[in-house]
Parts: sequence; structure tokens; C-alpha cells
Amino acid sequence: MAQTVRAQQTQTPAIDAAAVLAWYDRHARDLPWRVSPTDRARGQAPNPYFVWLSEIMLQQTTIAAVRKYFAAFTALWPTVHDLAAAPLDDVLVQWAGLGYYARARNLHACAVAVVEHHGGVFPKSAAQLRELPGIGDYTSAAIAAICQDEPVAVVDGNVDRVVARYLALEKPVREEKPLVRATVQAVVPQRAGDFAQAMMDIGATICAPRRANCLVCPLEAGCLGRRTGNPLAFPVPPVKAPRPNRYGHAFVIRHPQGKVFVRQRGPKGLLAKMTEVPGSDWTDASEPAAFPIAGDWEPAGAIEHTFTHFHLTLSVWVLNADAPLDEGWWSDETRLSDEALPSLFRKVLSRAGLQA
DNA sequence: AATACGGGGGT
DNA sequence: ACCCCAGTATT
Repeated sequence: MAQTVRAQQTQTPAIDAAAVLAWYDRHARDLPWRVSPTDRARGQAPNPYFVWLSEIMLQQTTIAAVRKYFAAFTALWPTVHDLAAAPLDDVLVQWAGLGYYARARNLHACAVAVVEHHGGVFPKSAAQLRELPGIGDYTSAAIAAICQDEPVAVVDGNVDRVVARYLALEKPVREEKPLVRATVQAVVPQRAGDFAQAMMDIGATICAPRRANCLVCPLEAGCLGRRTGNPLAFPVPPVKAPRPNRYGHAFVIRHPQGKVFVRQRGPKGLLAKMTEVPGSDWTDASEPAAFPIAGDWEPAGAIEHTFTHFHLTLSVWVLNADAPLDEGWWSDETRLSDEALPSLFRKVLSRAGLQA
């Protein structure tokens, strides 16, 4: 008897792909890069360039944050040829503020590769897409499924969560990646693209991080997490590393003719190749400012900024001067939106009284 | 297998 | 505050 009960509990009902698709046909989100299930059924194909661009932008980034950037990029560069022909620095300017800037560098490299090595046409298969810069396991599967209906498992953070709850996984989902992937792969239907997007939509709108709206979920019938009575207990959260504090100084040099001195960061590491205001190293303890040039530096308070793996406090100093540093350029204070300034340095310039 | 890598929106 | 987002590359 006990054995029978245990067998039932560990039985993992397959995900009902037909129910997922039926739900998607009624509740698919309307997104600028997406072809609706209705239009897809009529034979309309997604634009691989739009799908790819959106997928790169959406890596670890919310749809709300992506919308404006996607509109700007497709307006400036309507095709992969246009993007490949653009200077990388222009791409970085447009990407500024979206974060994870390696994505922008890989985006440009990928566009160049598609034009140079694939005649400007995105490869069809996930395996070929996987070879391109910035395209990993998830993104290659997503593009191939959405654009070609290749029957591959598309597993992002949403699907991780949906499946972790569906199977009531006891361990952090990172340790169960193969099981999650196999569970999805086993049920991928012919409409592989719609199914992939449906699973992500379910994760975004029904089976959300802090809310499980099981009453309207097409997976409710077989969901073990639901059966436990506390689906929000899944997925089990991973142990989180503490986020240390770092400190530094930022030096804003304002030219009398309405310009401010900026420079380009190095080619590797944090915010690589982006534009910055000169500053000190960032250290574990606060240190006195060592000004790059002599002058009447005025304190302008401090800004706080949180990165993925540390928290930064930057003291902001302002000097009115017409002497530049060694490397860098004067940027018009009214045209700072033309610079590749990450949010951190927009905060710094804002603190110094500039419209960044 | 761990770590580096941004920023913002939701709770 | 804390979580987490249509992850990838590097070590």
C-alpha cells in the first residue's frame, strides 16, 4: 500500500502540449517581434532577424525594459545587413542602459557573421545557430523553434519555474537541468514555436515567481506542485551569495563652453568599451579622492548603484576647467544621449547637474 | 561547476 | 530590501 502511494506520488504525468497550445491560441501575449498563433496558422512566418534581436535583448532582461530598445534598433537597422554595416560604437550607443554589454558586442559580431558567412540569412537549425556569437543553448533553441518549428526543448527561466513546479522538484532547478529539458523535449508538438512561446507565456502570466494562478492554468491537472498545496515552494531557491560594497570617486570636468570630459572604458571586464566619466579604482573600503588634475574640485554628493555581484557607492566631484586628461574627449552637455553611457554614469552626470 | 556580467520592474 | 528576468562566455 505504502509502495503504491509512493509510486503514484513519484509518477510524473507528461505535460499536456495540446492543452498548452489551446491555451496559447486564446491567451498569447501580443509582442512586437511575435507572429500571433492565428497568423502563424495562416502561414505567416516570423522574421528571424526580429526574433534573434528580441531574444538577445531579452536575455536576463524584462519585456518592459526591452520594448523601447527593440523599436529603436529596428527603426535604425531594419535588416541584419543594416546592423552588420553599422559601426560597433553606434550599436553600443543604442544599447546603453540595457545592460550586459557583451550582448551588444556579440550582437554586432553575430550580424557580421550572418552576412559574411551565411549570405545575410540566419541559419535554420539550432545546431548552426549555436555556433554564432552570443547565441547559447536557450537562444539557439528558441530561434529554431519559433522560426522553423524545429522540435527542440526551449528552456528559459520561465520554463525552469513551470517545470520545477509541475514536477515539484526537491532540488534547486540548476541541479535538475537535464530532467527539465527531457520533460519538455518529450512533449514538443509539431507547433514547436507556438509551444515554446506558450510555455514562456504561462511562466510569465500564470506560473509567476511569486504568484501561481492555478485556477486558469492549462497544466493544473497533472501539476505535482499544485497537488502539494503550496506550488510557490517551487522551485527551491539556490543559496545566494552576499553582495559586497565597493567605493570610488567620479570626476566630472566641465568645460566653460558647455562640454564635459568623457572617455572610453577598456576592452574587457565590467562595462567594457562603454563611455565613462573619469574616476578612481573601486575599492573595498572608502579612500580619499586622488584628483587627476589640480583645481578647485567641488563635492556633488554620491550616487549608489547595484550591479549583479556588488554594490557601488561613488562620490561625485565637479571641476570647471578647460584642461582635458590624456585620453578621452569633450562631449556636448546637450548631446549626452549620443554617448554610450551606461546607467551608472548617467547617474553620476545627473548628480553633477547634467541632463544625462 | 563557478563566476562575471547590468539594470530595472515587481512585490 | 529582495527577487528575478526569453542566458552566455569564461575560467
